[in-house]
Amino acid sequence: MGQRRTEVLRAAIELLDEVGLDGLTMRLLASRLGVRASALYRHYPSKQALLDAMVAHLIVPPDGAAPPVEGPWDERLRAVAIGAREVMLAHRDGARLLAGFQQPSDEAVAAFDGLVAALVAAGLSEDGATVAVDTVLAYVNGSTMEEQTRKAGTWPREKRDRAFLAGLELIIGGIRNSLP
Amino acid sequence: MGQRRTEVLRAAIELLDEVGLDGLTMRLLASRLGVRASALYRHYPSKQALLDAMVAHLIVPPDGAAPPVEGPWDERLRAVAIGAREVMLAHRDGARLLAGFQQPSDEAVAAFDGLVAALVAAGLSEDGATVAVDTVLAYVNGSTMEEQTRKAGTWPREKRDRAFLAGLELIIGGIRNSLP
DNA sequence: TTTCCACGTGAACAACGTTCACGTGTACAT
DNA sequence: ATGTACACGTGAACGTTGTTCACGTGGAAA
Repeated sequence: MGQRRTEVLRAAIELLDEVGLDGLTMRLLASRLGVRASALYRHYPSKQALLDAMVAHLIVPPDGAAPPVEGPWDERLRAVAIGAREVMLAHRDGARLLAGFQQPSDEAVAAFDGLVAALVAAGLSEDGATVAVDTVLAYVNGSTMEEQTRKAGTWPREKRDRAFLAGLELIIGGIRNSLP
Repeated sequence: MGQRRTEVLRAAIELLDEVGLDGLTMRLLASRLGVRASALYRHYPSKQALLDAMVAHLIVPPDGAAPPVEGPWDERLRAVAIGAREVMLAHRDGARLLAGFQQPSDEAVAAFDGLVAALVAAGLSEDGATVAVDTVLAYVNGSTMEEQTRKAGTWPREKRDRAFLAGLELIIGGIRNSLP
């Protein structure tokens, strides 16, 4: 049961890359599937539910390469930041879609807590560690959102990568600075 | 001429605070002014143009207290970051509205260049200074967006202020770290 | 008095998300 | 074989959105 449900999801993500988040309309998606818009509501109760499902599906690691749960705190932090950015950049309007909101997934919460624990183990207070991880994630979100919205077409990918990584190292250096 | 134009703008910002960005509809705005929706198009060619005008209007410093163009680089950076956050928090959905996009205003460009110059004067390379300012601004955007979207209702303002400032100091410390 | 012009009306258009009553075909149990 | 679910889809409609367009109206300037 619900074979078609995943097919709808696949088509929705495919269409997102073609027409962007604003162009992603229920009628257009339906026509891609050779179907009327009302048929989609058999599989998802609303467009928002479909968008949520897309978000949940994009979150899963594309290469099966999950960020390491062991290792030095800075490497783990870097890996999560880079991974989060890559998830957003993997699809058109990915940052906007992800920022669309929702309660964080269980895996995301686990990753967050893991990072905080790593920083606590490195000598930070619980509050300090939370602030540090929050800061990195806010940077990733803000930076990637801006990148995808404004300079996606003009700047080459390599240049954007360098700028992102440089900013990330700046923050990681600041965190290292605040260790005992 | 165009007396009514600014009145429309004022009403739009007022209505934004009442109903939020999603509730801000041309028909509702018109009804607040005792007018039909089509009349609004005498003053703004489109809703997006009206939103752009709102953004431009919110950018102007509310207290006339412009950020200092002199002083130590870290104080200037702090002042701009705090000021930008306050502009966003001053109105409902302010972060989303500001992030809505547009080309940056002349004053914003000037403030940006001024900060970069201050960091160059402190010993950073042109690229390094640009990265540093970009990083701070990305953090401000990401942090404030998240703050206003998710935890605006639950966390008290004072707590959110502390968290924001702690993250900001982390980044400023990282920048200081990268100085010769 | 005539002529602008700022301002507003009312009806319509296309597109959107969504609902609802109604049809199919396939598969499975009796 | 017959009947009964059930997954899936149709087609028409509803209410809302941004936007357009031909048409009014009142006051100030020439």
